[in-house]
Amino acid sequence: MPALPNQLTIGQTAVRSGVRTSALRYYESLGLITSERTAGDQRRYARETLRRIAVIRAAQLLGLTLEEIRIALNELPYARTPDRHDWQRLSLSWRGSLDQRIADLQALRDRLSGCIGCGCLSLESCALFNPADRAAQAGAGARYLFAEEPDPGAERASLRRR
Amino acid sequence: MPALPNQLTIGQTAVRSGVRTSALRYYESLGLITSERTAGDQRRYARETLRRIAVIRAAQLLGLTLEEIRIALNELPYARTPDRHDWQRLSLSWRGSLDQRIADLQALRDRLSGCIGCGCLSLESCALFNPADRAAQAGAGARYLFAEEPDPGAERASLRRR
DNA sequence: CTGAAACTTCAAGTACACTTGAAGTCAAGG
DNA sequence: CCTTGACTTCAAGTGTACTTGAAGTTTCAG
Repeated sequence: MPALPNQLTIGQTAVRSGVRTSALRYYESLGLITSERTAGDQRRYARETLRRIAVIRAAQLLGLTLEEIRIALNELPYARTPDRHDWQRLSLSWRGSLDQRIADLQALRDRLSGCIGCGCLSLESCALFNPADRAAQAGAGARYLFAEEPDPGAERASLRRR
Repeated sequence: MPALPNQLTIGQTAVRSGVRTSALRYYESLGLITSERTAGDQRRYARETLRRIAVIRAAQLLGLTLEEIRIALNELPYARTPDRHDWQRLSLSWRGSLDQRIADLQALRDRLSGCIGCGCLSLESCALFNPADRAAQAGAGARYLFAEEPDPGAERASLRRR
């Protein structure tokens, strides 16, 4: 067993990153990571790939899809090892969306708290069901719960990140 | 067109709830809502179903799966129209998990903020990669990113709600 | 050199939450 | 009564992120 030099097998990479080999192959098929091959066609990952995988998992926790992550990573300098400023830029942009998601959830919690107070969950008056108090004024009939507009298709786009 | 009495067609229900008819049929197939049928076998939803659908959508925003929601709704009093205390109990329990999710995200943001400060994203020292600073001390090799334990299968269970 | 563990590809399966399409039936205004 | 829009069922498809299995190959400690 080579003492984990610069080239890691997929199994070693899996153990050290906490990601299954099947997921690593999947990431590679999507272009999120790359590998070199041995004469026998087995993958060898560079040590740096561990950091890249960690970034991928972090970004997933932030709610990004693998495609979004791929795009973000592709914006990192090509052929140059990303430096601290590159990571900073990435982290900053991701923190923005994280802040947004937290704010969304807090707003949701506040509405829910209001409902606990009144115990109502009534369609007519409950703040949870009448998000911005705008629909309550505007609508002749339909309530669209939390959606801002009745556009089918965009309807699940707002808070879709868990 | 009957002036929206106590019985709503699936189309009327869809418009008023902001949920597609296909989704309503799907919910019904899962036992989340129920309907009566006309002589011609068309669905007729009780007005109350609108509130139930709103609760379902709210719960989805909280990150519950439809199965979890079904279970929660089934714990509501059977055959009796749920009163304000029933809703309160439900809301309270949901707020708990919402609080937890917000806390998780804030912790994640704090780690990310730390990384922005240091700009490192280094596997060796970065707080984002060494969640509790426990793995850093304990581990001989592997880092498990945010997972508390290397148990494959439970590995995506902690923060999986978006 | 050998045998077991680790690796390879590719197709198909899983889970969730729906949507779409086909083929046909029902309800109701004119 | 007729037409049109809304409804019916059921099977299959969508998208995301993987996992599993089959069948075969490579690597390396002993």
